[in-house]
Amino acid sequence: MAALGFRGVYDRLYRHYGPQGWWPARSPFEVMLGAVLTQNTAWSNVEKALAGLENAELTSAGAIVDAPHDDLAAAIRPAGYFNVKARRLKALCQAYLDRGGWAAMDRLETGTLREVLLRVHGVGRETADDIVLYAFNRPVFVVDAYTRRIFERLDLLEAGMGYEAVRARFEAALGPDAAVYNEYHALVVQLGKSVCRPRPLCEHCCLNPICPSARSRNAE
DNA sequence: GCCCAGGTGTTTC
DNA sequence: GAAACACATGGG
Repeated sequence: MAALGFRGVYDRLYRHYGPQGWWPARSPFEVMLGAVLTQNTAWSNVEKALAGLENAELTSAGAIVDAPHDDLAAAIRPAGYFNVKARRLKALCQAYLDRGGWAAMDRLETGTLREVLLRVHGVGRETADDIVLYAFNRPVFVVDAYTRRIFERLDLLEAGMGYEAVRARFEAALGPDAAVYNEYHALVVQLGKSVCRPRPLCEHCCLNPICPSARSRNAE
């Protein structure tokens, strides 16, 4: 049987898990906050941190920029790395204000928007792309640790590829489609959370619909 | 108690 | 540039 391609994996994941309806946030601005808070952190902890911001009435860029560091750090404590992330949130909110807020930023061309975000201290490629895709609905594919792990196993990516090379591979295979990128990344996270740990083999993974070891079983 | 989580920046070869 | 390290809480 032919190996699954990027589109085939997407179709199979979508059939298996259904639409994910990401990003879990009530506003584009909250997407931005969550994108920083979730860095190397489980989403359940991010939810607690977002609630902490609400309780502390730190829900606007202005309030976050003006808040004392210790207050902000205390509010987001459950998300971990709270000192680091407090600084990063302030930097992102400052840039957000400097750029005139969401509507003004939405007038930027996608590449420019991405560069603007990447210049913010604490916003790396994945965080920037989370924001560009999920807060601005632009067709930029988000690459995370799960993406590499899973697609290297599927022999659709080579080990050691850089972030931009992986992103380019997905975008070339799928064409520019923000709606597909939106679901795809969410589906990859869903799959990655349930199976496919780095070292252990595939016992679980073999039960799963796109596992390479299960390909013959799942041949279509 | 140990491992891991929807990374990023800094330091050091 | 690539590898090693710091940053920290909460759930399994």
